[in-house]
Formats: sequence, C-alpha cells, structure tokens
Amino acid sequence: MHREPTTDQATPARMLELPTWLIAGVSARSHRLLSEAFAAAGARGYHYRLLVALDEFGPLSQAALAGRTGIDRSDVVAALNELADRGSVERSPDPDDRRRNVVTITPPGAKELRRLDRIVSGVQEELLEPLPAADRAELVRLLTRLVDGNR
Amino acid sequence: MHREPTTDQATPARMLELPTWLIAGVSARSHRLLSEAFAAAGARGYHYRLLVALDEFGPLSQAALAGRTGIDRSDVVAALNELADRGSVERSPDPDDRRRNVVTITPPGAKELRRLDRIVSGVQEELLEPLPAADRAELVRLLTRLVDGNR
DNA sequence: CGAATCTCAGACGGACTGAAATGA
DNA sequence: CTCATTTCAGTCAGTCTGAGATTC
Repeated sequence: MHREPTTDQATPARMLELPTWLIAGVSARSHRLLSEAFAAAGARGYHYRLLVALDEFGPLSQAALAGRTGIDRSDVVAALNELADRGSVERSPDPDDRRRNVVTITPPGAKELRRLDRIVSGVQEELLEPLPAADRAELVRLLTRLVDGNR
Repeated sequence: MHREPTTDQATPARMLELPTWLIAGVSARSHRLLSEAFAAAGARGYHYRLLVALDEFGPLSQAALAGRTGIDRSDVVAALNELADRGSVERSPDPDDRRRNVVTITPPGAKELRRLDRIVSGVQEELLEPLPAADRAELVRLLTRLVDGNR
C-alpha cells in the first residue's frame, strides 16, 4: 500500500510525475474511500464483490465464487458466513452434484446489493470529483487500456 | 491489494468500468512490475525512495527520512542497514544533536541511484506501453488532479 | 523532569497453503 | 477407492506498536 508522507513534508519532486507513483497514490485514496464507505454502511468490499458475482452469474459454488471474484477460497467462506447471517445469501446442496453447496442471492440480498451499488457509485463520484465529465470518460478509457498491459 | 480472478473467468461486467476497480487493477500491475524490476536488480522500492530523498534534500535524520518518504520509522532503520552494508549511505552522529544519526548519500550511493533511476524509467515505459505519448501526458495530468482529492 | 531519536523484538491484520472432513 | 468441494488451522510477508537506551 502507498503511504503518504506523515506530515505535510514535500515528496521528492522526482516522484511526483512518475505514473507508477501517481497510480499508487490514487489507488490508496480510492481504497480508503471504499473501505470507509463500506464500513460506515456496515459492510465490506468482499460482500459487494460476492453479491455482484451472484447477481450477474446466478447461483455459484463457493469455488466458482472464489474464481469469479478473485477472493481467496478460504476468505470466501468467512464472507459468505457473514452474508448468510444477514439473510443476503443462502447455501443449499446442488441437486446435480450433492457434494457442492450452491450459493444463491436472496431477495433481501438483492436489495442489499442495490444499497451497496449506491454506495459504490457515491465513491466513484467522490474519487472523480476534481474532474469534469469529459475527463472522467477519458480517464476510464486510458485506464482500461493499461489494466492488463498488452494482453 | 487487487486480486485478479484466478483463471480467465470473466470479471462481473458491472465492475469493469468502475474507476475504483480500474485504478486497483493498474496499481496492482504497476506494483508487480516495480517489485520484479527492483528484485531483478537486487534492490527494493524502499532503497530507491530513500536514496531519492537523500539526493533531493541532502543529508537527513532518520526521522526526517521517515517523514519525507512515508516509510515507517522502523522500516527506515532496516532499509538503511541494507544501504549502509553496500556503502550507498553513511550514518554519522549529528554534531548539533547527538540523539540523531545524520544519513548521507555516498558517491557509490549516487551511482546506485542513477542505476535505479534507469530501472524505474524502464518500468514507466513498460506500464504505459499501450498508450501513445499524448495519452501518457494526459493520463499524468488526470491522475495528478485526483491524487490528493480536492486539497 | 518531559520530549525526541534510534533501534529492536514482538504484535498485528490480510492473504495464502495444506490437509482433514464431507459426500458422491 | 477416487475425486471435487468445503472448511479450518497454520503460515507467511509486510507493516506497525511499544519499550529501552540515549540525548536534549
């Protein structure tokens, strides 16, 4: 994680224009805004990512959820326990392969997802606040081309 | 840290255009490229940041280095030990305040810094490779405006 | 005395690994 | 018995905290 100088001491000028430095700074800010917004809403980023995957791809096994979200399989277990406690998801045996738990988003879970969607949108707005709309679209375009390198 | 889906399973479409998601992805890639490049050169990012600060601001106490670089005070100690072992920096007691070690970059350290500078430049090039020059400048402009929010 | 500095050992939360338990 | 999956305990790397020694 990117760490800002503790006080307001100047960062070395040489680094201020390095794309890698700027990216790390914006990423740290983005991560902070997201964490704080989720925490204030009594949720975590993992919950959002899991609910999105379930909403978009339908019921999935826990292993498939780990694959879709990039969350470690063992952390998926913990986050699903929390979501199940709140009734946002249900685990049930897969009728086709009863070794599996199939995880399904519940109607209250779908409602929770819409709530988290609004929170995430709010954070996008907050992060991009310094930029006019045209610049925001341009930024998305540029980042999209960088995100996977040349693949 | 940003984690990509393990296999090449699709990421939920809803996230692919989120600026916060794109930033996290580019940041993960940037961090990976930097770590690998430093490791291949037998160095670490902390070494670079410390040497840059010393080069730019002149001799500094360890506490001041922690403030300038944003590196934790106790990690500064460890990284300086490594730099001192290689002769890149020297510690000497501050005559004005004997609680302090004043850290100075040595001529071999300055040479090492130039070597690391070339490595860092190479990573910028690698990261931005998908973009033409005009887009690179635009990206730097946009990121600079985001990096500290509205402050 | 309280405050600042350097240094170390230990702690801490986040993420990953290995393997036991479960069921087909 | 084998295979995929779920689950948990343990590990690991990175970072931070607390405390001792020293000096102001």
